[in-house]
Amino acid sequence: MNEQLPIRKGRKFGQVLDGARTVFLRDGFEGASVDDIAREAGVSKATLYSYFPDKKMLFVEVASSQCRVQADEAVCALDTTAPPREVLRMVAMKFLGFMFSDMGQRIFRICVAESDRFPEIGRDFYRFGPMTMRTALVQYLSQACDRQELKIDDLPLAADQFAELCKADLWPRLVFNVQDSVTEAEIERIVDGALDTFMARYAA
Amino acid sequence: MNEQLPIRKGRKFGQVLDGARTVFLRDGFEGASVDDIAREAGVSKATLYSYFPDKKMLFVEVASSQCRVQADEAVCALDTTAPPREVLRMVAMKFLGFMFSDMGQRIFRICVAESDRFPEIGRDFYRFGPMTMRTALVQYLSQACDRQELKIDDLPLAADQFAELCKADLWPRLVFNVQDSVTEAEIERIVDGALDTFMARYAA
DNA sequence: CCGAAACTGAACTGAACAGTTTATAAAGCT
DNA sequence: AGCTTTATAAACTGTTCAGTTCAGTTTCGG
Repeated sequence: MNEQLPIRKGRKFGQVLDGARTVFLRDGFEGASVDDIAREAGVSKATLYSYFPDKKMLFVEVASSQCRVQADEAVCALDTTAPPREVLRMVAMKFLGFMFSDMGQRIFRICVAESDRFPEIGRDFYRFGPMTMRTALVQYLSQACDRQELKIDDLPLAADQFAELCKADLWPRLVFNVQDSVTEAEIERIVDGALDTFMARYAA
Repeated sequence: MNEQLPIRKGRKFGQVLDGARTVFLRDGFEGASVDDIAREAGVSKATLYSYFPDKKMLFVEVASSQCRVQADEAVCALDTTAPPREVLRMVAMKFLGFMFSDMGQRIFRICVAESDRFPEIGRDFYRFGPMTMRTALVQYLSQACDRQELKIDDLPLAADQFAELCKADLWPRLVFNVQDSVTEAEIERIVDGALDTFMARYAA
């Protein structure tokens, strides 16, 4: 009724997903063995394969469910009536909080690596992650324009630009292991810079 | 005298590197089999292993040499006397030209994926790639400020922001295989948007 | 408490693949 | 020619791991 491909049959479905998430995020896609996942999930391998046709689909499910959780959480707690600068600051913080987290990093890494061989992994990640946020942001920006708080001609472009501005400097350094964690001060500098630049262009 | 770890012995060294580059860029690190590389290089597996201790070292050699090539090419003559908008447009085009190319994509993918297991790969890529461009851009922006063409307080931040702005929308879509090529019109839209936003904040 | 559906564990299959070895041959130098 | 370095092909080792099978056990609704 709700899920199609991984036809859910039984009561240990959640355990499998949890175990898979743990192991995938710890070891990556290639690095994770199905035996490990089954052990971690406290489930037999046969059970696991009764839920998912193969390892790849299991990963897709883990990654996209994780993205849904994160995206929902980010979208929910938004006071859209506050001044744009405050709303956008909150969005930025939520967004970066996930992107810069260990889990965010790992999911990103795996999706980038595998989306060559398995395009649906990348696409699902994009739709459930960045795309969700983008849509929400476009919606907010549109409202803010209606309220004359902002002045934007190309809404999707503005949303994309804001997201990109938030990643400046820190994101490449994390992704390429030049740096393995970020301080609050570093985030502060980037987000302030992003807001300044964004508002310079789009303030009403 | 020049290379230490892979003590070069014989005449087929170049062939091995070429073959390895081809196969690694085509199949990724895990995806590439040493047998394939040997076949592609027109060399026996034993010969390959006489040059390189193992697969990982072979890859490191390929990746870093490739980055050097790109870095040299990227350090191109810029007409820094033109108006900022024009200079930046040229920078953006060069930059995106590589980022959006098939090779740029593939190198990025592999570096992201493997920089977890082999941190030196990611770091080398960063230093030879993004870092080189950043340094050059900071230098130009500094000159433009001296000439009163721009007004920037945090030069590195401005450079990072510009690079990020250029990637808006298109980059995520390519990386996650939502889209497999970009049109000139799409690039035009993004670059114009990046320039508008950048200049809105930093024009003198 | 019965019977069907879900689950288990352990063994098995089959394939991929890094790295080694060996016996042989071709270059390259003097 | 004769000696050395370099290269070759092919078979081999050992391991890892996805996915299957199956005989038996647990769970749970009715």
